[in-house]
Amino acid sequence: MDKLLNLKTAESEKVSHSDYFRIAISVDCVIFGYDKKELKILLIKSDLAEFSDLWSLLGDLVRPNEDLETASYRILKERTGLDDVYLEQVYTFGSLNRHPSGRVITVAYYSLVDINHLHLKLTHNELHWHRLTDIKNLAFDHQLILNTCLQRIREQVMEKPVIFNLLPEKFSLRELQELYQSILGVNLDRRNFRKKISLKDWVVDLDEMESDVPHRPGKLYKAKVQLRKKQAKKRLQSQL
Amino acid sequence: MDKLLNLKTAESEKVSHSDYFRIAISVDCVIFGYDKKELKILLIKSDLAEFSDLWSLLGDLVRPNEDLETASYRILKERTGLDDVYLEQVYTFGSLNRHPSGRVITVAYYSLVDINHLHLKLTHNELHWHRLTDIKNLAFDHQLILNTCLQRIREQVMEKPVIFNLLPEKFSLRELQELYQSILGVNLDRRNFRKKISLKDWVVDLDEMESDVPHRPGKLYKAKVQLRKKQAKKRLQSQL
DNA sequence: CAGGACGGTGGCAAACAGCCAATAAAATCC
DNA sequence: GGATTTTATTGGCTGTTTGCCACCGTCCTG
Repeated sequence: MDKLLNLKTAESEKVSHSDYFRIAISVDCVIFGYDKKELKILLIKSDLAEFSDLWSLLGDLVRPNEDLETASYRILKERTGLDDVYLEQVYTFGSLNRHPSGRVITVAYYSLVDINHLHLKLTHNELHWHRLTDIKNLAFDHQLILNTCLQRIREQVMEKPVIFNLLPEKFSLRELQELYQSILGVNLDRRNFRKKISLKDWVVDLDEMESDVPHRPGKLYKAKVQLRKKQAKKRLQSQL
Repeated sequence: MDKLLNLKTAESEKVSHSDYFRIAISVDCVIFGYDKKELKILLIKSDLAEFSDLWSLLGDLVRPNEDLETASYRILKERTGLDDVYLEQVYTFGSLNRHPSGRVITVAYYSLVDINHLHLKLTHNELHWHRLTDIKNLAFDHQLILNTCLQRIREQVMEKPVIFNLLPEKFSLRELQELYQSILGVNLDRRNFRKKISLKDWVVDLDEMESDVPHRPGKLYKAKVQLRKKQAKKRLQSQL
C-alpha cells in the first residue's frame, strides 16, 4: 500500500509530511561495451570532492516529470548520443550513507551498446571506456552496483538474445564466442558453442564472409531478433 | 554518477534543486503464504478514495532515516508481527501516474511467511489472505507488481531453497510437492519430484512420521538451511 | 475386514552436455 | 609459388539429466 494522505503512523512517530520528500532518487547506468576482445564499462570522473580521482557510473537524479526508464534513456542519450539501446533495470540501492551529500536512492540499469558504432562526446567531460578487469575503486557504492549488474548479465546472456547489442550488425561466430567468453570469464569449447547457438535459433546466416582478416575468413551472421528499446517496453507490458 | 551539488544541467533546463525532492519513495511487499494447498497473498483494503473497495499490497513510504530493507522489515513487523522472514527485492516501479496523489516510486519486495505460524492483528485494519487465483483488480499498479514478484519467485524456487519459508518446520514430501505445484501452477510427477529434491540436498530426514492424517503417514523432513533475514543480508554483502 | 488414500520405490528411453581431432581455406612470409 | 600459420568447419562417443511409467505396502475409516 502506498500512502501519501494517510500519515497517522508517521505522525505518531514524529515524522512530518515534508520529511518524506527529503529523499532524492537517481538512476545509474552500467554501460557495457565490447572492443578488442574485452568487455568494457563506460565511466566518468566523479564530480564530488569526496571522490576526487575516482571513477563512477553514469547517472543523474530523476526529474519529477520523468519515469525511471525515461531518465535512463535520457542519460544514455546525453552521454552516448544513442537512443535505441538495450536497457534493463537490475536492482535498487538505498543504504543510508551511500551518498555523502545526502539521502539518494538509486535504481541501477544495465545497458549494452555497440562500442564501435557510437561516437562519444569525450571532449569536455572525462568519460572513458575501462576494461572490466582494470576497474578497482569506484566512487559511491558503484563497485557493488557494477558487480550486481555483471552478475545479472551473466545470468541472462544464455537465456535471452541480449548479447547482440554489444556487437556490430554483422559478426562471425568466433567473435560471438569470444564475447561470451569475455562476459562469462571462461573458455568455451568451439564445437559445443556452435551447436548450442544454432539450437537457440538466435542468428541468421548472411551468406557473406569476413574480409580484412589475416586468416581464413569465417561466415558472417546477424541477430535474428534484436532486443532493443521498443521490444523491452513491450516485454514489460506483457507481464500484465 | 549521482549529483546533488552539481546541478548545472538541471538548472539550464529550469528544474530547481527543490524539485528533486518532490518524489516520494515507498516499498510494497508481496507477502506470500501457503495454506489449504493454495498460495495466498496478504492484502489490505486500500485507504485511498480513488481505490475504494480495492485491495492493495502492504506498503508504506520510506522514512528518511531508514534504508529500503529496514522499511520492508518494519512493514512486515507492523502487519504480521514477524521479523525473521525471508525478503527479497524484486523490481522498482516508477511510472509517472502510478499513484493518484502524487509522484511515488515504489520498490517491490516479496516475502515468504509460514501462514500458520503467525497471528495477524486482523482486528481494526482490513487485512486478509487472498487466494492467488481469486485476485483480480488491485489498487494502483499492484497487479503488475504482484505478477512481477510471482514470476520472480517461480524463477527462484528451483534454484534456491527459499520455499521452506512457506512451510511449518516439519513437513512431508507430499506437502512440499503440493506447494511447488501451487507456485508453479503445474502438476509434478511424484517420483521425479522426490528424486530431484533428494539431489538438491535441501532437506533432512527427521525420522518422524506424520500424525493425524487420514491415510498412511509419510516421513517428516525439515529444511537443511533456512534462508532468512540474516542469511539474506550476508548473501548481498558477499557480492562485494 | 474391505476399500480408499497415500507412501515409497526403479528402470527405460530420449534429450542434452561435455569432450575430443582431422581436414580445408585463406593469408603471410620467404 | 611453396611452406607456414591461422582459423573455419564439421560429428560421434559418453556420461548425465529429464520425462515417463506401475506396483505393492501401510495406515485409516467405516
